[in-house]
Amino acid sequence: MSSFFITCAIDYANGDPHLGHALEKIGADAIARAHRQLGDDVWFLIGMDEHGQKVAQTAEAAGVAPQQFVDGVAERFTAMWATLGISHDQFMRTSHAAHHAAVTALLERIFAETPDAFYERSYTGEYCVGCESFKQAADLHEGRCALHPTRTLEAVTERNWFFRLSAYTERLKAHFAAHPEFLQPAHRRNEILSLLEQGLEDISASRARIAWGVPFPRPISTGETQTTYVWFDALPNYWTAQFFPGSRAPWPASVHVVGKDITRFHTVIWPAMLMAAGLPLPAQVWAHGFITLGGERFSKSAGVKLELSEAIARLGPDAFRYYLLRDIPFDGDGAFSWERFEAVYTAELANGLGNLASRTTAMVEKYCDGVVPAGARTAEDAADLADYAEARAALDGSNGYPLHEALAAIVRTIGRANQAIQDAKPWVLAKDPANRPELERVLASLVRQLARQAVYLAPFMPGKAEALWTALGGPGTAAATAFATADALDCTGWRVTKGEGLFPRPEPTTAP
RNA sequence: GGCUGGGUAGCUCAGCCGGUUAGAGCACGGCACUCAUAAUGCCGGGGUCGCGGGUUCGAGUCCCGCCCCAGCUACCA
Repeated sequence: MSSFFITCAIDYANGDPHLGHALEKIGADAIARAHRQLGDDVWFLIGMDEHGQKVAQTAEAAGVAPQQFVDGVAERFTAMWATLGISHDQFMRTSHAAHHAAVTALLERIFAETPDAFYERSYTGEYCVGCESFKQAADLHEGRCALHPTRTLEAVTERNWFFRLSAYTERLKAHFAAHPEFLQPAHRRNEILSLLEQGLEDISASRARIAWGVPFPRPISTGETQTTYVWFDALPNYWTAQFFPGSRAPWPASVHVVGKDITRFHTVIWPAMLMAAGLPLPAQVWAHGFITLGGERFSKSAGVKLELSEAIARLGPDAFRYYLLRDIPFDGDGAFSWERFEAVYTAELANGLGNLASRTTAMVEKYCDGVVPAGARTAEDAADLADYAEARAALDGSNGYPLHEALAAIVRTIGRANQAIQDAKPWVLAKDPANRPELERVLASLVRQLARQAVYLAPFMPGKAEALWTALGGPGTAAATAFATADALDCTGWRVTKGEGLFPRPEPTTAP
């Protein structure tokens, strides 16, 4: 049993969870669950980034202390993840004392391992008093802050700790060359490679004006103690997580699941920090895409609104998970629409899998008193196994994590089963006792197909997969059944129950 | 502006190193069936493969030019 440590990017505690946050968690959860069924010893880490100027300002605006504010945000995030069935083993928060101590330890470790990694430098930037932060040229409109156009920007100089990122350009290039799997999908790797070609600039590691954060362990030459800047506070969470009480997070991580917008931080800055600290690098970074809504991108600055709880309530959390992972390519962008959601649900879940389960269990009850007969393996079994091999290849990390391809392969097995019924016509076979062996062979094959679907869909729809497994009378749980076990499954003697439909057809309500 | 990747049926996309009548799913139309959630299966209509040149016996598939779209072009977590 090999160890598999998967992480999500920690979410910034500046607002409530939205569709963009959910996509990443759902995708990573499917990967984590799949690896449990592949036989790995999985540790799944998610959490929150709770420090920084924006959080402090938002808390102040709300009239509460920063800690109190982030406590509330964290509660809403964890409640959402519970609703969606996210199976994380650890929820880390950067405001936790264990994180503070570990960040401090990491910085000291860098000072010890690479004495010249940090140095002091004066930084002069355009400072907006309204925002209480420095502005980059790109943030300016006609020389003024876009958010506070009535105020003039001040040229402010401060001394900070800087990290010698530029010194790692060659080592990073070498790492990318030696480990082509380090960053996937491939088009993201190309972007980073071109960035490395341009050469890297040093980055600041501490800030004077930010109070809400981890104190940088060494004062600057004036004696002033500054606050650790975001790179050195947030990115290390993957490593500091192991020092939380009860954690078994094994460093290095197997894969960091992150959004394409922060690929650079995870494949350049973070690895350079680890190199400076003399620590091993994560094996892989997977950059997923974004969901758009009405043509607009979901992000923290969301002008786009979609009530997550409403979307989940519409057809249930399992259907929501399925729709997102099936219809949004996990290596690129995709659009959310209520029409597509209902179309995919109706076609593939209600009419496809749900009806397949319904007609199969009905026939086993009607023709075999509900007990699955014995039956030799069929051409459908063989064809399914080829599809499941493809599904596994999309889940085991060997080609990144194109989850939509895994689901596409599973969907093919549903179509195959429905076609097999049509071809074999069990209701005709049942009329003549002479056809009994053939009837049993067909029904046994169908139950095997459904059982495998339950097992392979468990990472994507944990609730519905279990309901299907139960309806088939499978032993234990679908989630506890390894993929390899499913491939060789024999369902003889299982007792099926038809029960209610797995995926009831949606009410013909009008979508908003 | 530069770099990268794209523009193929109403929609989402496959089409590898050029080669018979350009494919899939969804949607749409017709037929069949009744085990099933008015579900399923079969058949069918539908595309000047972004535009214009070129190479070739032959080009969505290679070359050149142009138009359009997306991503990246680092201190926002």
